Amino acid sequence: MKNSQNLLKNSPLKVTPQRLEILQTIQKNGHISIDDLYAHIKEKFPSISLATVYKNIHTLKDEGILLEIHPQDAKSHFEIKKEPHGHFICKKCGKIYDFEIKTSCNPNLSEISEIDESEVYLYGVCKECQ
Amino acid sequence: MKNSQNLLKNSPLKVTPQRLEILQTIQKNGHISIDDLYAHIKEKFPSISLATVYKNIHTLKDEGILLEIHPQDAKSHFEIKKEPHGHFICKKCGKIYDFEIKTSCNPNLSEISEIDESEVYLYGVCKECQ
DNA sequence: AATGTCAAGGATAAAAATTATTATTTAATG
DNA sequence: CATTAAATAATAATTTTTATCCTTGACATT
Repeated sequence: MKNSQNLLKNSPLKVTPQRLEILQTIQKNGHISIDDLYAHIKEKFPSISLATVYKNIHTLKDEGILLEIHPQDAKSHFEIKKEPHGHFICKKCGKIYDFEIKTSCNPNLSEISEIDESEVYLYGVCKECQ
Repeated sequence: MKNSQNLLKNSPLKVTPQRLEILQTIQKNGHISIDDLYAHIKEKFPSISLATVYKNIHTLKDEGILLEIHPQDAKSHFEIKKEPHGHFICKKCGKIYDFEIKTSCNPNLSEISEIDESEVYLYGVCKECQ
């Protein structure tokens, strides 16, 4: 688990307390929505602006530090970018779980085009909610 | 390819000209955003309200007639629900292509939970744009 | 065909979400 | 520490989506 400071140091972005807190909050939660992120950050930086959160999220996304997740029936969530993986989303509690994708058996997709990125979402009810 | 009228007749929803036009437009385009849909519909029904389009899209989605697609960096698109399949999204022209998912080789995912639904997105540059 | 009922449409307002603007502050650099 | 570019906060503006209210239309039954 890379620490937040290095993520920023290895980018052209400046290291600011707000950014560190944003990254640490995301890292701690795994995946988080803008709203929840804002609520958390506000505890430490009561004066932070929602616009700052939005701007930073997008800046960090553009830098390839963050990744956006689009669950059905929920707002976008964000996570620290790491190895490619899938997301399982619980329809009851909304929790998002990562899972490994075994690429050992590739369906023949390359005929369509070169693939740069991929997203895989699975939906169901997680063990805790069953 | 089911016709739009039957899709509605097999649901508790009433068959209205606006709904037929919405479904036919989606069917003709394969995948479409709310904006584009609204623009198309307006040609035939100049008086239609954007709110009506929103309302119908969500009603049809709730009935399981439509499916929402969430491309990275683009607004939601909608399609007629059919057999499960993946989506390839061209990063240049934004066009969305369907592709078949071969389920013959299943990675061991069931340990997480029962899977109800899934979404698979691939991103790259399509042949036309290369 | 006429009628009654309930859902759907249109217009608009309201709410929610996102982005833009500007002045001020702060991080990084020499 | 002084300079410069970038980030923040505050606010306004814009965009997107949903809710409300009233009218109209679909459709089953007569």
